This record gives sequence, C-alpha cells and structure tokens, in this order.
Amino acid sequence: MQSGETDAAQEALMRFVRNFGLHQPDRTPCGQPLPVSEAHAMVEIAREGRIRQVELARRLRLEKSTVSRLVTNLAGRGWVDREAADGDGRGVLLVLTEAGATAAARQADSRRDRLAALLDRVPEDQRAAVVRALQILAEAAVEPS
Amino acid sequence: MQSGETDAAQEALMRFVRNFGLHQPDRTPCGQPLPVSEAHAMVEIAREGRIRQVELARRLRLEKSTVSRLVTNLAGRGWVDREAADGDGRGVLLVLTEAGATAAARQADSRRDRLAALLDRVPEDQRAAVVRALQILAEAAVEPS
DNA sequence: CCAACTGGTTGCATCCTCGAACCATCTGGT
DNA sequence: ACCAGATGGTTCGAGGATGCAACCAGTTGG
Repeated sequence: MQSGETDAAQEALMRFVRNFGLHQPDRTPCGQPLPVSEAHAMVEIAREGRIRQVELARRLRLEKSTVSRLVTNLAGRGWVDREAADGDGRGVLLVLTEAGATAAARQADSRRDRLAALLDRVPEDQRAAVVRALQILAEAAVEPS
Repeated sequence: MQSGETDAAQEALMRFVRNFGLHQPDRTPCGQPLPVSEAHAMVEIAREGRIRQVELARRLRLEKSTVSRLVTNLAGRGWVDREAADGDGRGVLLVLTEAGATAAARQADSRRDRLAALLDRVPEDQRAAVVRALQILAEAAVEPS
C-alpha cells in the first residue's frame, strides 16, 4: 500500500463528506426533510416488502433501541405497520403501507435526481468507472461487527 | 444519464455510508473518540497552520455558531489557541498548539490505518481507479452554497 | 457619521444515537 | 418438563451535533 495513495483517498473522502453534506444527519433530498437513517430504513423496507426489525437494525448498523424509535417514527407517519412475526412471538415484522410505498417511491425519485445531478458533474467518460468504484468501496467498507 | 447507473450509485452510496459507519457523528477512528467535525477541523487547521474561524466554517460547511462551539472544544483539549486576527478586530485566528500538532499527527496516522485497511480490501489492480474516483466524486459534490 | 454588513458567541430547540434496565419469548441441555 | 441463557423489543436517561435567532463588537461605504 502506497502511503500517498492512502492520504489522497483520506483527503478525498473528507472532502466528499463535507461537499455532499453527509455530516448533516437530518434533511435528505427526499422531497421532505427526512432523517438519513429513516430514509435508509425506507429503502430497505421497500426493497424487501416486509422485514424483521432486528434484520433492519443489522443492515442499518444501528442499535435495536434506535431502530425501535426510528420505526415508531415511520409508523407515526403512517408509512409502516408493525405486524407479529409468524414463527416467533417476540419478533416484529415491518410492512410498508400503501402511503409508505408512495412515499418511498417519491423519495427514490428525489434521491435519483440528486445523484443524477452529482453524476452530471463528473466527466461522462468516467461516469461508469466512478459508479463502479463506489460499489467496490461500499463492498470493501464492510467491517467485522 | 442512464437511470440504472444512477440507481446503482445511489444504492452503493447508501451502503458505503452504512458500512463505513458515517452515520455515527461521534467516534471516528482517530486514536480516541473524536467527533467527525472536530477531526475534519483538525485536518484543516493543521494544513493551514493558522486559519480564520469563518474560513473554517466555510470549508466544513457548518454554521458559524457550530464552529464556535467546536473550536471551544478543541481549545478545551488544548489543541488550538484563539488569537486576534491581524487586520480585523472582529476575527479570530486559530492556531494549532504543540499538543495540537502532535494530536493531529496521531489522528492522521489512525485515519491512514483505517483507509489503508479499506483499500486493502479492494482488488489491487483497481485501487488507483477507486482513489481517483473518490477524488472526482469529492470534486463533483460541490454544491452552490 | 450613520446604516448596513461581517465575524463571533450564546441561548434555545431539535434530532440522533447509544447503553442499561426490563420484559416477553425462544432454545438447548438435563 | 424445566430452567438457564440467548434473542427481539421497548423505554428511559444521557450525551452530542446542528441550525436559527438574538445580540454584541468591529468594519465599510456613502
């Protein structure tokens, strides 16, 4: 590993976090001000349709208590329902409501716009490489929890 | 702009944020638990040696009030001193103390380790491309404030 | 010389996250 | 069948990070 390469990556990562506004936990570009973690939760729930709360916590890398409150918020917005898990009397199954599906779609659109604007500012001939790199990074960032 | 590409980028970005732990504002890998923004502040101050507080706010994309408090914390750790700006009686010039320089160096080492570990997990023949992509992204993420 | 602006600080409100305590429900071994 | 330990959730308390508004002190331009 070349030290210069690492330093460059470190510098670039910091700039990206700042420039993209990742340090502001609230207010994501999802149509309405929506906490990042709730937005991420919506993505996961929407993808699966129904998902165990503990599984959501694992994917979001959040404490179960945090997820519990987060889900309470989402339920308060009328976006998800809590159902009893089939085989397990303890578990909670999260299900997207109709309104939740609509909201998730709207959020996805806004996010798409934001990302499209970002990618618009990278030279066209490097776009594919950048996206690919992002995927590689996401994969490489997995830490043993 | 291909929609599939945007979606892939969006997905990858979300995974990266989660997997890398960017959603935890406190606790950065800098030797000791250090808030992300304070760590970034240290990087900027260390790079410049001395920097105006308002300039720090601009670079960190934070409200001046937030920076004021942030700097108070850093001063409390004994890492920076507040000096009067030369030509301007209002301004504050931030200067790294000796201890601050040491701390900044230590933090840089820890960050380097973390980044090196991350890059270690990306295939060697793509490392350069990934770092390059990160730089492009950081550049592209600049929003008109 | 005064109005408008700029840099900082402080107070207030909001939000996010974690750990601990607690409860209910499995699971595995005896 | 029973009990100890693990697992999934909820609630409570505490700690941090951030923004906005109000306020003060200097600066600038007309």
